[in-house]
Amino acid sequence: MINKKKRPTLQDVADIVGVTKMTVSRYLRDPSQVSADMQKSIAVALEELGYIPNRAPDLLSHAKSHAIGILVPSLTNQVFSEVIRGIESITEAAGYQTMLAHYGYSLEVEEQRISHLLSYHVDGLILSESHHSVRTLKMIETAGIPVIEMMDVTSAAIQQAVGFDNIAASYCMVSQMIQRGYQHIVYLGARMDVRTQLKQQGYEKAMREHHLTPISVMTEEPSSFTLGAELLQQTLAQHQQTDGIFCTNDDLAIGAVFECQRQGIAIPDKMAIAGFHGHDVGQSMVPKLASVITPREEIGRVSAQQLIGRLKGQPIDNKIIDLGFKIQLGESI
Amino acid sequence: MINKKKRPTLQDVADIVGVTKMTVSRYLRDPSQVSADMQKSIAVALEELGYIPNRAPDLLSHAKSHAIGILVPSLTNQVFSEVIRGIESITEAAGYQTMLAHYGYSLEVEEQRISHLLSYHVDGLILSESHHSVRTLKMIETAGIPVIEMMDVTSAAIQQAVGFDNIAASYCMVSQMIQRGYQHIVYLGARMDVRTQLKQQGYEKAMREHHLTPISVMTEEPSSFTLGAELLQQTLAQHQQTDGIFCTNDDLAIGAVFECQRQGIAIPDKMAIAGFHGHDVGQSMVPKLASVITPREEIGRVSAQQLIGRLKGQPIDNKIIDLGFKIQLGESI
DNA sequence: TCTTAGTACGTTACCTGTAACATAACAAAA
DNA sequence: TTTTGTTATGTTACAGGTAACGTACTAAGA
Repeated sequence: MINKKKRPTLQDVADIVGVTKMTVSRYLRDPSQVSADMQKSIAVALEELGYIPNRAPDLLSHAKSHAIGILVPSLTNQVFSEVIRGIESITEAAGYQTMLAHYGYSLEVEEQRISHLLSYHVDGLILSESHHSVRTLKMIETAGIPVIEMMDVTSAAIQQAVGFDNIAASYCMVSQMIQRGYQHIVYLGARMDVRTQLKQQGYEKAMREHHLTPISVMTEEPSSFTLGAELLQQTLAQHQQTDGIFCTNDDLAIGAVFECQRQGIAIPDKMAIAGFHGHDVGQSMVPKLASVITPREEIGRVSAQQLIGRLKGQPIDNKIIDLGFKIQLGESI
Repeated sequence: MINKKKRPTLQDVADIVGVTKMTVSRYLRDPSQVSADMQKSIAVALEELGYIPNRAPDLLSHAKSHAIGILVPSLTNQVFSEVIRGIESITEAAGYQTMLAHYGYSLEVEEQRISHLLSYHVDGLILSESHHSVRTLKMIETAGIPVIEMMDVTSAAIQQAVGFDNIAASYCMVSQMIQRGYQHIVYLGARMDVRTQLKQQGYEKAMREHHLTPISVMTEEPSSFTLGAELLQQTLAQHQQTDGIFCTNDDLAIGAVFECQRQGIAIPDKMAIAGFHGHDVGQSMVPKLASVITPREEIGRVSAQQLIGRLKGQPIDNKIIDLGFKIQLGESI
């Protein structure tokens, strides 16, 4: 089953054709560099042997890898699938390979993943977090490659940040809810990462400015629809007056909507519910979910554009790039 | 901003400590191989320089990379996030790195991604498809590494397949719907990949066995909740009698449920709706979605276990591993 | 005192593709 | 004819960590 003889090298291909490996190497990098006859002979030999390119010598000789590393906290979180789509729409066109890794919201795992990506000599890195371990920062420094941090623009960037203002976004949405007359709005949060906390800050700011008491119901568990339902139950048990829910993401919000439907709580008459990011589910459901619409794919695109620009030698024109957000009120407020 | 001096090598570290790079190399592979004093000196120097490991020489010398490649068609599709979680729960514990790539359901992109992964000398590959390009098959052959194909077990495997029977699963679910008295069941499919077609086969088999006419409403567009709503509209316009919908996945099914809610069509009295995979959204929504529950995380776990077992020299005990499925009727049938 | 064993470290060779340079053959221009 | 340019290919050196082997030194045993 498994082929014991080692994989063919350029020399093997060259031997078949009867030239030196240099000629084959040239063909692989740009076929027009060898004569037309030679092109045919080499193509045949490559096909025959099933030659697989070998990146190792490139890496040894400090060549550009034409690969960039992407780090996201989670693949389950739909947000990052869309960010990745944005990134790859640009890298693909520019001829860059992407190396994708995820770290489950853990700084130590992030550090390990970054070490792994750097050991393969990626030309640049796109991170999703604005907070990193000391060793991570040190490695990024010695790697000497361009790095972009996505998602949030409220913290200081290592080199460059692309995203939106999580605090302002939450503040805006909660303010809108208050203006619509809701008084007892509770914040639901899961998996306490940096952005969950930033959103909480925006929420509390809006509540305090209107002399309302902020109440947060949080858990360390990873976010899910089911969890949204559970957190709503918990909230209603502890805070009977609750007439509004602002969630750290759409999953929790939708789970809360479902729970209201089960309990016969009218939305938005008896309960307002708002989510974050504006995913397809929420926008297609009944009632249409209120949500902060964030430019996820654009964040990916702009990040990739900036990184590739810098790889081509352009200077950093804008250290912090804020792509904004929109408030979608839907039918759940 | 960007560090122009090249990244430190083992030699640089060795120079600081005043030993040869071999000593540092030994320390990195197993600190106990050098004296206690030396351990301290080397640790300090490594930290000071921010040394980043370099995989290139390993790759050159045919060493095991301790990395395995994972190929999934899509990251947007929740199914594969869960499969990946299953894989990594095993690889993590076994000390293997994973290199993740996706190919948007395109055979050519898959080929390119596999070439890229193989060029980094991954020790094994986990694929999600049972159908590949000729060059893909050739490369896998010459790479001489263990390969596992996930998800479906109805086609012939290159080496080994782990999954369930898509045709049987669809057949079961549709048969149940028919038994419950639904007669005019339509199949909704998006993004025509292999599995969409297998499910259609199962659907048609069940319909024909009960002397009912199979009707499929399909599109090349990628699946989404909104698309589910659109396809339902289209179905109702073309086939007024429709009293049941069987969808290739939960997203479409949920979109269809939402559309029924908007149009005031009672579920399950006037319309039965069933999805595929049993995701959290569907299970937490009102009404609870009927769905084929598939062992997604288990598929990942078993695939990784088999692969790592083979990397350790174990023979293939079972070429086809069928992990089965369950029918969840929920409240939408 | 002389082995012997063990420890700690050094030396050498190797893995494979490519940049940089060299060369050969021929064509075109002077 | 000579020079110059062009094209197609060959030659050499190099990248960095590690296996395999070699060596120097120390300590214990005879």
